[in-house]
Amino acid sequence: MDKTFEPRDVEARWREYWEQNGCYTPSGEGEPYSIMIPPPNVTGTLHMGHAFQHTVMDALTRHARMSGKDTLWQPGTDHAGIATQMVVERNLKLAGEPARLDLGREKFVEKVWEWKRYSAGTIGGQIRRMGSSVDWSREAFTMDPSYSKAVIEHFVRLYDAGLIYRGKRLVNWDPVLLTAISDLEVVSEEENGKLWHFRYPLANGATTADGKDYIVVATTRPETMLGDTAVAVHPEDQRYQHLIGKRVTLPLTNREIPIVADDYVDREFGTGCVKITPAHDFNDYALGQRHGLPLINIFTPTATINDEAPDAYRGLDRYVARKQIVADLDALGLVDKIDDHKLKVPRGDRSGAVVEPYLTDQWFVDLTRETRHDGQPGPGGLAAITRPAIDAVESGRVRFVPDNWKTTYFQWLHNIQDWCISRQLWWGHRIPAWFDEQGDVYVGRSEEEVRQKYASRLTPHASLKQDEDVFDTWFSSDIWPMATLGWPEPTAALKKWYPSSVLVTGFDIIFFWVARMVMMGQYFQHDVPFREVYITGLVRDPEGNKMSKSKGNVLDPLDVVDGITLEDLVKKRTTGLMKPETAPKIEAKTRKDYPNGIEAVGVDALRFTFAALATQGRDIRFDAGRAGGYRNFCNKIWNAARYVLMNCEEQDCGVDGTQPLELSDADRWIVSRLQKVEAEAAEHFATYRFDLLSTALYQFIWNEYCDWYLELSKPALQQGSAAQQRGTRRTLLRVLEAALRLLHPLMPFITEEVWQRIAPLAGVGGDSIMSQPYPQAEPVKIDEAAEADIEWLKTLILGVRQIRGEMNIAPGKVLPLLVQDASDDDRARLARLDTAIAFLARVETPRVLDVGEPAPQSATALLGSARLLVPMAGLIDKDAELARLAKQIGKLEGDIEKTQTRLTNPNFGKAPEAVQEQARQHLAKLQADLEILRQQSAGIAAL
RNA sequence: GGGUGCUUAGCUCAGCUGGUAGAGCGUCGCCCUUACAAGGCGAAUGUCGGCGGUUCGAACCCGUCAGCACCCA
Repeated sequence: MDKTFEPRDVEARWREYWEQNGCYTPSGEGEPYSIMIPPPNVTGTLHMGHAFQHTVMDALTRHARMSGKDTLWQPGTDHAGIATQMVVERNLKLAGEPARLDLGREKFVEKVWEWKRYSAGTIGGQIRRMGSSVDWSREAFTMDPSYSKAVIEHFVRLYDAGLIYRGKRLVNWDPVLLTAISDLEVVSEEENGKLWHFRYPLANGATTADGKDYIVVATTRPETMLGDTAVAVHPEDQRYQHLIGKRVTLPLTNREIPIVADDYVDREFGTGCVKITPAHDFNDYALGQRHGLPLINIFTPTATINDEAPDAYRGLDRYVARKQIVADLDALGLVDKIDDHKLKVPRGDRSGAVVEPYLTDQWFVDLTRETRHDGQPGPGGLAAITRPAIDAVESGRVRFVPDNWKTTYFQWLHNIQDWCISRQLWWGHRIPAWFDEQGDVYVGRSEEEVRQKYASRLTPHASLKQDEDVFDTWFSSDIWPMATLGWPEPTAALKKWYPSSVLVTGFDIIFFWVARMVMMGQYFQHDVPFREVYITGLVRDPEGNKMSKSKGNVLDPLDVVDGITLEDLVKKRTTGLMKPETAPKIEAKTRKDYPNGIEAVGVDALRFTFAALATQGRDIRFDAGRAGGYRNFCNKIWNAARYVLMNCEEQDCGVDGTQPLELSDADRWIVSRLQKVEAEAAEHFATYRFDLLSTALYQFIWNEYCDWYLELSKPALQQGSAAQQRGTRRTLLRVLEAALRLLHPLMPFITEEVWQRIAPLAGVGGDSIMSQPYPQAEPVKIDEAAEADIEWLKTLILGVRQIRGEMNIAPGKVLPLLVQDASDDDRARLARLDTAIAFLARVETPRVLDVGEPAPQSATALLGSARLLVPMAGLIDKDAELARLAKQIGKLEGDIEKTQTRLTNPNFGKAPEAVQEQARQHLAKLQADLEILRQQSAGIAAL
């Protein structure tokens, strides 16, 4: 074996072996366990967040597989309508090719398919490199023929059940992408704007209370005034009560519109008079419905002014029109004042364009009605879809981990709106709805089916035209756990792996996806889509910012695996930017965050880092230094294995059980410790605490197995009897072999590589560590006596080391050691562990002082009630030892004071007796220790 | 406006049902000791955001204030 662990070729070898030998496919035996991958978008490459979640899923998958379950982790990708369409459009532009509209639908969609093949290939490659043990034979894509069929099917069934309707409603309209988007795809942020106050003249000679012939309305969007159909005031507002029912003349259009009363109006805001534009504002729309106001749409789809408006404004962009309108009103003397104002501006999350509330025909899933929207008998969406989704979590059939996230889930579902599922895009599942020449709509799985189904209403040769629109991607992916298993067919796979065991995803898509899968699973399968939802944090950059391409702070997980120079990283982050002018800023930040680039750590170390960072918080700052630390951990494991192999290969390791074999205290200690770690690991898997799992394993392997057990094995192997050597070799091998299996779900590659060499020596057969059982604690192997012995031994050795370290005595120098006030136990242990003591403490055989025997002046360390003495003659500087003792005395004095305050508190008597007793004993021990150290100090000072 | 989190060692974070604070990285000494210098051995470091309360006892429970973050409207 090489002296250092070189991950690259090890990884390549095993991932090929595993995949080709079917290690990733379900065994067909045992209790089913399944995870459906949250399908990454085919827009590009996987980022750190994916790598993180895939690490978690793979750990769960490998653990389940090793635990004997019939385990399926199913991969796949999502077509991601808008996002992918945008990427392809941008690529066409960069390549100087014809734009989407010039290509036409069919050719453009072909281009998207080309891109999809490329992107899915990249993603698949990344998943493979990370060692993710997905069953590639079941790979799915949301636009696969069978999946598409399922999407259509679920739409038609919902429609036939009266749970989907088509309607003219205000939707969030993206005037750049020219499509409706859902509420969730709109991001509102506070921006600086203005609040314009306009005078609307009162009609028919009415006047305000203070005699003015106009009222003042305030607006943040002057251009919408062209579509105003009312002015609203609060019904109890004294200032305007007499004007309710009167009319104003809308300037520039000269329409007369009513003044209505509605308690939606905030009397404190602006003047208390609100202009109402029902066709261009959600609140105004609702108000308009209440008051039966007409809707006047004044925009074209690209948000220019349409022909409903006066000639002067037609064809103007909304912001040009705004300027013009303000200028014109000003010329008429109708601008009262203009204030600076902060307002929430809604923008499309993909395009960044200001979204326009816009009146269009769209398809909606009913999620809010008790009964069917069409008046037919049967439940509406609230009863049929929303409530069962709430119940699934309330009843505990779906469990969130951490539990708190259910609050977020409930909050959304309790305030839910109907879901607009149509998108004016070309990339996606085309809506299976056909229009006849009268504009009547017919829904079915195909045109033929529609003609059959609606034969009574359609003449045989009526011309039918399919809806041009496609579904919202989330409406396609809400059946992911079912459709990828074959739904609507009752396949064996569906029967076996639905519901899936757990969904691993980020909190950012609880609404988008998690809730909607629960809805559809409940509705169609009458069962939840997954039993647990493990919500991960979001991976952020070192400053805590969300990683995004536009911020230029993304990391490719493979760049952490393989390493990357600073210059390459800068180049990668600053090329192909949407806004090239941000490059200098991105470059500066990159140089600050990664001044030396990123050193290669390998897949195992990166995975282990993710596991260690998987705390219950919602932000995960990626720390490259930590990954480096875990690369060192890999190397530690590697070298421990080298040591074990060097000492066990071609040796009698006692595995066949034919030769006599003796287990030392150290052997029984490490075996005992192993049981406890195994129990911990089981607990941490059950509770999804990968952070605790990783630290437990790290501590055991490094701080117990390597730091102590391997060191203790050295004297045993050098000086022990044949039976003792066999016992030690067998323990070295068995514990390492078990530790590798414990670690395998987190670090698949190095554990496989090492296991292949260790397992045969440990007497374990099998082709791959992947198919070995996950270690389980055996309580009978817990040996508290051995643990106590080794704890005692560690105290002794640490005592000597501390003296050595602080007195600057060379590590190699063999010291004399005296033990004073040794108990019988101490004497027994000194005798039993003598070789270990001599070897690890580098001391001569310790001599126990008889009672009353005078001791030479020595440096002292405490060992229980006994004390260790290292004679100072010729070794130790008097002042140095005094200083050392003074430090320890100071510490003890502090502790004693604290404990005494506690004990002397008159109310401490109320504490449980055990606690009181513990405190008293603690104090007694501290005082005894202090006394010893004081005497010691005085003795030395007197020299 | 409603909701959810966070504030612990220089940095990133653990701390399970309340019993005198831990890890990794970093820092400071000493060591190339035959598994490992990507290492070993030793050391230093915190009024656990502020205040108040409950309790024999609070990083942990309650209240309040401050700062930060996110989600929904």
